[in-house]
Amino acid sequence: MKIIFAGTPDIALKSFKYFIDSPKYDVLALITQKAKQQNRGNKIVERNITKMAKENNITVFEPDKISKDIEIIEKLKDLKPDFIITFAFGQILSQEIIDIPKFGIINLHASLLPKYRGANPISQAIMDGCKYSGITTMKTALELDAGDICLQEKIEITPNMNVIELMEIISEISPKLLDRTLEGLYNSSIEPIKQDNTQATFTKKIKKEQKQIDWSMDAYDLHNKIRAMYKINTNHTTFNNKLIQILKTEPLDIKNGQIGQITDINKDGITVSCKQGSIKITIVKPEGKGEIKAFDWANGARITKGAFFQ
RNA sequence: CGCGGGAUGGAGCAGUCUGGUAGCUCGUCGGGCUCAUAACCCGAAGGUCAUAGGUUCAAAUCCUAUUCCCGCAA
Repeated sequence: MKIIFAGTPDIALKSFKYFIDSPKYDVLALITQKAKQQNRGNKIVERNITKMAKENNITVFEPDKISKDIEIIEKLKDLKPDFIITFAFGQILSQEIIDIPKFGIINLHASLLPKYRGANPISQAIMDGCKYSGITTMKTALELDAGDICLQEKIEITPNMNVIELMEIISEISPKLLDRTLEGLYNSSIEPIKQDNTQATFTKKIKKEQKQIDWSMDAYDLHNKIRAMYKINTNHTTFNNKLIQILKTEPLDIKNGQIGQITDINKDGITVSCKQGSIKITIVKPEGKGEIKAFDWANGARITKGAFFQ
């Protein structure tokens, strides 16, 4: 099968590799977002997926807007792919592109559609405290994440799982589901099923203001928020006018102080009261420092019981 | 050359401005107290102060260069 792979962040890396390594598939090209991501010192960092493509001598297309890039569209047509796979690609496709591959465009979306359509289904599911999420393969249609469903796989979200851990599971199980989907469509053993649009829900992008921790939330909601934004949009609070990122927490039912007050410090972490219940902070990252245990930070920063986070 | 913070025993930090004996909270090890302990008491080990030069009678501290780590902004 001749395929073109479209994906950008590392979550798609294992799937891309799977198709490169599998003798069943011939990967004709990679489409990805331009490496405009810049770091400290304004250095341009090449994406891992671009690197992998180059190492395997696979053509890389980096359109600004693929639907408006006539040149690339023509090249894609010339390649005559059987499938185009999109996985966290990040651009919207036009009907002209959808019509290119013989068997259509297959998208992998990280939720159990029709729930959580949109930009960040993974974080949103955790933030909402869902016990389950999953991945869905579908035939791409014009409307966002509304295509006919091919296959789904459920994933359990454990109470302390963070977004990075969930992403790892997704990246781990995705290649197989994509493989089964293409195989099934190729030999007509899969009949895609229409989505029930009345059940659809949509995710919202995370805004910068949400990074500030609001201690007047309930402990479980706050805990969900922190693990949903872990390392992607890490939450922070301030202590002595210094930013402190909160990386790992545990929710507790008991509450012994006022909102934002530190009620206990021990080896396991720092306990802070919320609106209802409290949060035990276990891993933090102070401004300009690396990740450290909350207890170690408390040692060096001379934090005492009764102090407040802002 | 986008802005900024940092590197000091095993961990987290202070000390740097104003050069003059290596300090704090923990951890580790040994001993004591205790029915017992993660608690308490006593004691010990452990650091070329990121690297390389320079200034000085004397550098963690001042000057110059380099490396590594991190936050913000995009």
